[in-house]
Amino acid sequence: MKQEKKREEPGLGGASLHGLCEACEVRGLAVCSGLNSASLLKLNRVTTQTRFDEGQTVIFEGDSATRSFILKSGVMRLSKMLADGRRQIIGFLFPGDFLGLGHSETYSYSAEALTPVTLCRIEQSRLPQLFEEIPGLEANILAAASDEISHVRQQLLTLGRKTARERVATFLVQIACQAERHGQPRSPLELPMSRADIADYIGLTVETVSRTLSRMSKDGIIRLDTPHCVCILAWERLNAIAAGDEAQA
Amino acid sequence: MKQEKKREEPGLGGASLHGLCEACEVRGLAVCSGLNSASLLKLNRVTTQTRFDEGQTVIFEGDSATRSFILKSGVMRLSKMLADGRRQIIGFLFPGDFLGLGHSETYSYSAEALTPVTLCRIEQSRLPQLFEEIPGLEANILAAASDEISHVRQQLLTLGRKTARERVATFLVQIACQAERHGQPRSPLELPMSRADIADYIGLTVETVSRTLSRMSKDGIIRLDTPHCVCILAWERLNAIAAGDEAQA
DNA sequence: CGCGGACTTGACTCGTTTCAAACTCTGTGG
DNA sequence: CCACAGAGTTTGAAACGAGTCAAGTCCGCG
Repeated sequence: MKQEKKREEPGLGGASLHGLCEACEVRGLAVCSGLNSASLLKLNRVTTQTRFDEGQTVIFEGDSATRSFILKSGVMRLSKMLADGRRQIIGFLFPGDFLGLGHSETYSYSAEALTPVTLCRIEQSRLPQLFEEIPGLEANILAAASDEISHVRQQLLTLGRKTARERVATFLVQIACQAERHGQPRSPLELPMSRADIADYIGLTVETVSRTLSRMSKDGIIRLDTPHCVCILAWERLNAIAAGDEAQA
Repeated sequence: MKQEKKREEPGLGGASLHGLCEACEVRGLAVCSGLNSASLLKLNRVTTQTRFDEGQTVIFEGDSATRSFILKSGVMRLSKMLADGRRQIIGFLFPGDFLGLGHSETYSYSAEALTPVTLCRIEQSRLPQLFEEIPGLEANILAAASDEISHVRQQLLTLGRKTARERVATFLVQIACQAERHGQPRSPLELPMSRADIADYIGLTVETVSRTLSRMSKDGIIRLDTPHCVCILAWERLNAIAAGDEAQA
């Protein structure tokens, strides 16, 4: 139903130009952080660097699950679909994030590139042996899994119990914190995803997201410079709304 | 805000009556499955058997996180609260389930006993060493974490994109499958939780849950023998509704 | 027997969705 | 250089599904 071409550039395969783990741009952020040089060399031998264009699908929901990835650059979205086309985005991936948790035989979600992305690929079948050879790797992945669990549970609270205004505020706070973690300012905030993606992430419609952002803008909480660039004018207030703590006027 | 007494019966502590891992009733189900005798003995030394009455809180959201548990018998609910009292139940725990994923410094949710429960307790601080000493334990916990991630993501789809009818159907299917996994029939289905718990789990109100169950009963999909005992009369149809595949009449 | 809590049912309200149209970019081709 | 097309976004009006408020029922239990 989506475009199927899954081009991988062979020129970037193996231990080429940026394929060296030692020199990896997300070393401090990803599940390979904290590993020693010997471990990184071992890892280097079993990983492949790949690249996808904006809009391409890296993982198809329902395909048999054979690979995991680490996102090195760009932004991705993970989503699940119902038969009639209703879509739920279960998360966005940013550089350093691990893509490969929460599935067994088949992938239980799709993963698409929101921007051009570079990925570090590893065959799942190699993981058990790597866990033995590389001390700390399994623990890092477990830690990543634990983080993911608490994040998704937080999202359950958002989807199950928050109003549209609270959901949008929660989303903005999340993206802002994400930017901050990556050393960027949280105020002129870049939103790499469309309104439709935002809507499908927080369980609303495009129209409601748009209306809610407009109203927040009128309220002086944010300023919409362009549809994809938001200035947060009242951080504390935004947080209060996200937490459900606003004495709504 | 809830009752605070956290009674633990000293009579069940340590390696007493049912404290032996070898003889544990959930050995095949829990994260300790597949471990050898030597490992079980090691585990035995660092675990404590505890018991809580119905309604008691085992873990308080916000408390500093020092312990993990394995649920040996009974049913629990995990929940998160907003400041104004809105509640989201993020999951129910059944025998064999691991309680201790998805938190770091502090517990990010509360855990309460829905029925009298028995638990196997372990200090989190011991886990790193245990992972070294007991081969397979960390992998089992990672597998449990992975299962939890995919379950919670499934729940995101339910909360974000399904109608009330679909949510209730999804819930019933989940509980039925849960019963099946524990060797019970899935049709005369025991619901150990209240309507309020169901509502807070699937993001609805008590009234909507009640109305929806009534309507399903009228439609001949289920029969409500008592409020807590449901017969599933049309399993395929229930599944179709849960999947969003019903050409609703 | 009567109280209280859990559940069910009904009538009405309201927030979000739906449907529809207008606006705003950005890229393209005349 | 500007008109145009198309996708994404915003805005408006109306419809609807779930929430709210309020009764009423069904139990179990003191």
